[in-house]
Amino acid sequence: MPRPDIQTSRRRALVQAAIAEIGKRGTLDVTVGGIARRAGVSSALAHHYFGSKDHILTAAMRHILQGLRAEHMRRLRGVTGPRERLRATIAANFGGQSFRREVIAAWLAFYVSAQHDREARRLLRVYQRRLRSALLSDLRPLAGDDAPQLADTVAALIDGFYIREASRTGAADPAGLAARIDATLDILLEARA
Amino acid sequence: MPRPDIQTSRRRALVQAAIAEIGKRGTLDVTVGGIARRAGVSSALAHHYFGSKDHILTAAMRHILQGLRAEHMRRLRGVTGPRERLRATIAANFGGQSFRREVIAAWLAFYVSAQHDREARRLLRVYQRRLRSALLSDLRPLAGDDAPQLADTVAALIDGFYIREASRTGAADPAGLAARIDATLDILLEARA
DNA sequence: CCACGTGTTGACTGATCAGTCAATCATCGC
DNA sequence: GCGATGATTGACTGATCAGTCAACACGTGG
Repeated sequence: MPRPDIQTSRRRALVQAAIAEIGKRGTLDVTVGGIARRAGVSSALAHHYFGSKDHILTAAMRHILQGLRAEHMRRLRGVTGPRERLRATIAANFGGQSFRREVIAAWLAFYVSAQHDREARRLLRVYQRRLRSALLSDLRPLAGDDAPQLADTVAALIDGFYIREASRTGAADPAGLAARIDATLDILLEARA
Repeated sequence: MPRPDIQTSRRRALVQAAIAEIGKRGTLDVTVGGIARRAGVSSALAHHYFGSKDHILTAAMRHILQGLRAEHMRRLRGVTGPRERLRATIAANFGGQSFRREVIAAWLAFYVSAQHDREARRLLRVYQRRLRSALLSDLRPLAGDDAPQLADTVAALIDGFYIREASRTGAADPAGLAARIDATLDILLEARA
């Protein structure tokens, strides 16, 4: 009989350890041994649960993506107007867990691995499609035919600010970045009128 | 007596091979052997000229940075007004060699390695500082006190569009992206007036 | 208390790779 | 020609690592 509690807790611990390890090394070039050690188990167990190193890493990316999605939903709750929803969408990318050092490092590393890893590529596409469609559906009532272009621009601003942040030192100011994008969007929307 | 012609041609070939190899694999996770083979020499020779793998890779990044700088200078030649200079600065990041597949892959990979490699970090800073100061000096006459914020926004747009392009499939349209940023900047500048 | 399935591990293997070294090859000044 | 100096390599080493395997631990149902 499987023991789902142990199984899921081990998997969770390994995924967390993988993200932490990626953050510490700043690369996807981590070892199964390192991840397992950090999770307090043997490397053989990591293989037992995930089968391969790639599976651990894509599970980690999936976990980050889920966190981002959850953050987005949380911020959308109770928000109605399109402009306010856009604010929430933008803020979601700079809030919650998304701005933890190791998450940024992992995110960046996944962008790289999407170049050659099929599954990483697929997951990255999911994120991009999700972001674009969220932006688009709230921009359409505000900007009509310009919505697609505006959505691309806002998405680029989000990714651009986010990734530039990855190479900074010192304290980050996620809320400030979100506010900056927001203000820019205000100007772009107003100029259309 | 050293034979500078051979020395430089070998070094150049190895750096080109390194960029090509990074592009093919989509990672900084390339082997000295692979680079050397692509350059038509033994891996021992690569070590002879560069001392270590890291030295080859940072040389590759330096080469890309030099190419970007050269492209920038070329596009600035004969251009005088600040608005036109801004257009040239933006276009430089999307023109020349910068948009070749392997250069994009290498650029992305360097962003990652800047997380843990001191020299990569330094080089990335050089690029960022250069871009920011170029934008700033031409934005100041147009936007006064808002110039710093605008410079950050434009820089984020450049990096954002560039990096999003890295995960695309199909044909790229670098000129179109530059034009998009340009149009956005027009709106932002006008709104200030 | 036994049998069975799951959890868990240490030890091992096969492969890969960065970097070294001693030895040849080529070229140039003399 | 000849020695010196750089160019170049094949073979080697030491280390690292993903993944395997056989065995042991342990709780549960019978």
